[in-house]
Amino acid sequence: MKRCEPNEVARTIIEHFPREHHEKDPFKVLVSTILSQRTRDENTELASKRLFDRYSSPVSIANASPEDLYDLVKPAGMYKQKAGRIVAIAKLLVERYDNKVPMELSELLKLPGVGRKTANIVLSVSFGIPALAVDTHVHRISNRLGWVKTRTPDETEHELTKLLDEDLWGPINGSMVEFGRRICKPLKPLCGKCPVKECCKLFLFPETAER
DNA sequence: AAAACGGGGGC
DNA sequence: GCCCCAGTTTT
Repeated sequence: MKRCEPNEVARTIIEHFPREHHEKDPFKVLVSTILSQRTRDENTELASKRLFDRYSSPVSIANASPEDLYDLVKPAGMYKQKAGRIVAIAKLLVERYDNKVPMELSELLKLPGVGRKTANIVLSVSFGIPALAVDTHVHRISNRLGWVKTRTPDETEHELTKLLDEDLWGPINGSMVEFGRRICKPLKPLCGKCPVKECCKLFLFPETAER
């Protein structure tokens, strides 16, 4: 790596930690993303699989009650909340959105349980629209690298849209999660294995760097 | 700004 | 046993 320009560092991270989404169906992406909120992916994959095996369309979930979903989504945690929101979303899609997940951020945000992170994941994964999903990983790593000095994910999102090329917004989402889970961990980051450590403020200046 | 929701896995 | 996890909503 010749320079430590953010776009170049981001491309290196994306190359080392690819994360392709095989599932692109908007409804399934939306539901599985809600299930994965504050929960590791490994725990939610089985829940998503079993849920879609039993209820494959918005209509079928709209006709169910939250209690019907409890046992299916329980491994994802916060299951009462998530089951209630998934059923409520399905009903909304059927009643007001012609049975389809909307493609506009403003409309997605009206759905219960859908905030900026979830909405932007759906936009980028299902619709191919450039969108940054700034979760705890993206927030933490961006600050460690020295790309931003922010205190909230929303601030980080605003800064990153100015810092990173649009074509990186989608790919960086998943790659940062993988990178953050395997190397740039919250507590004890494995800086020795990090492919971009020579561009990282935390590695170069551990005393002064932000957490 | 803080609490609440929550089962599963790492250490 | 304790802490964290592709957050969001409510108090």
